[in-house]
Amino acid sequence: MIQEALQEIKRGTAEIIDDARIETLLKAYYEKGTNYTVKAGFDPTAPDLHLGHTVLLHKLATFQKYGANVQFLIGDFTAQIGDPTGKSETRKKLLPAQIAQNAQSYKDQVFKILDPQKTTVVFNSEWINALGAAGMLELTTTFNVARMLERDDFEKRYKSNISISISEFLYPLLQGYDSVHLKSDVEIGGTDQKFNLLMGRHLQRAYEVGKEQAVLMMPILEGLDGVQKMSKSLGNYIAVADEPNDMYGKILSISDTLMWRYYELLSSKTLVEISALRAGVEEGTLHPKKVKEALAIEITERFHSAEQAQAAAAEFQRVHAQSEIPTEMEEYSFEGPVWIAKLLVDAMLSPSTSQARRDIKQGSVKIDQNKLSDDQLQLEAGEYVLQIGKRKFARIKVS
RNA sequence: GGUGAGAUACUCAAGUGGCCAACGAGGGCAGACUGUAAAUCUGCUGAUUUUUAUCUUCGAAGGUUCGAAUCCUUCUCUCACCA
Repeated sequence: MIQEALQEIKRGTAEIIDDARIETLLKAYYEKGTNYTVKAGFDPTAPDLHLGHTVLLHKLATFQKYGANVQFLIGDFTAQIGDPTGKSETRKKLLPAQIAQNAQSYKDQVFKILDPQKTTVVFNSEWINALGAAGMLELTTTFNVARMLERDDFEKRYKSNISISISEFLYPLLQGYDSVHLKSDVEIGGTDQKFNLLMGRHLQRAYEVGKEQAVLMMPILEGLDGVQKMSKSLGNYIAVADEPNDMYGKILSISDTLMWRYYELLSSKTLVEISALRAGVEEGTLHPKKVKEALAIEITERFHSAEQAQAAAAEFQRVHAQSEIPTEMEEYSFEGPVWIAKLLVDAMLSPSTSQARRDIKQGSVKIDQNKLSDDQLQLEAGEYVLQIGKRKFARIKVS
């Protein structure tokens, strides 16, 4: 039992520090029913989550399954500093109203994965503000500059003479202090958070909390292309808020290799179930597409509902396997007669008339399922379904 | 502060007076084949109903020239070496 829990917890992780401690916590849970706490920090900005973010949430949910209470920390104080990780721009201070709104938006999205009964949402401004100047000073005495500079990006910036603000030194300290205040047993984060996560251990020792948190780091999830990390700016993401049809379709379009990765990091299936699927595919008794469909349904269901997921699957089947037109699509009305290329642009199917004409010449534009070859076509009054490629549709009314 | 090299489309990268909307590669889009997978093959990839044309684009602004990504001047930025 403990072994199984441990395996699920270790699943997909990039690195674990002090896994003996995690084992101890699990043992205590199974033998005495003692709960423990797992902390994870989130930025109060950008509550626009995609599946990459949910990898962490998922791990939290796994912990909940095995006896953990989750401390869902919203870093409203630390956000004012701006984590020096990566791009270092001083952040705008968020208004309390905005933070509250973002926090709410987090809750809406996050509880699709986390168990609200076992989750406490906390804001770190609460105890950091209470720390006061004296407390802050005390905090800074626990660490020294030389060790702070060991942090990768500090070191790089220091060596290449890029400025490091003193306030940035406070970021890891404060994040670590959060663990002191919350007396966390485990903290999880991305691999890029290693230094900050370890700071929690250091400070818990310095403040004599009586324990040192175990640290668990999750890898960065690859985006739809399977190579680069999932991110909004790269456009290779699946948003938590995506429509069921989009979500389903996007998952089905990932490669077979990437599918296993998504299974590992995103699915609620157990490792045993997953290796059974994998074996089935390798032996040829199971079609990889079936396996991918199951994943698409599972994920779509999680963020929407079972009915919506089934509907998305049925719709997908209709549109792509039987090449029928989708049941729902954008509708536009125009005064006719209209030149087809212009229409494609106005219906948001094409970025420019030049592109539209190229697409027509290549035979990727269809009107009412019929391939169009004449790029000079003028559409007379009537209703049409326009299509570019396999994915872009629009219903057009010309009057 | 000094010297040298450089800045070209989404990215890398060729091009050193007209044949340049600009080689090539990657990426992206589309077509064939498929399972909206992978691999492979093919086409496209600044804009515009003047489409064997026109307009805008090669860090910025001026200039030379019939003609400039390419030559000249100034400026901005990046890198390398020296101090």
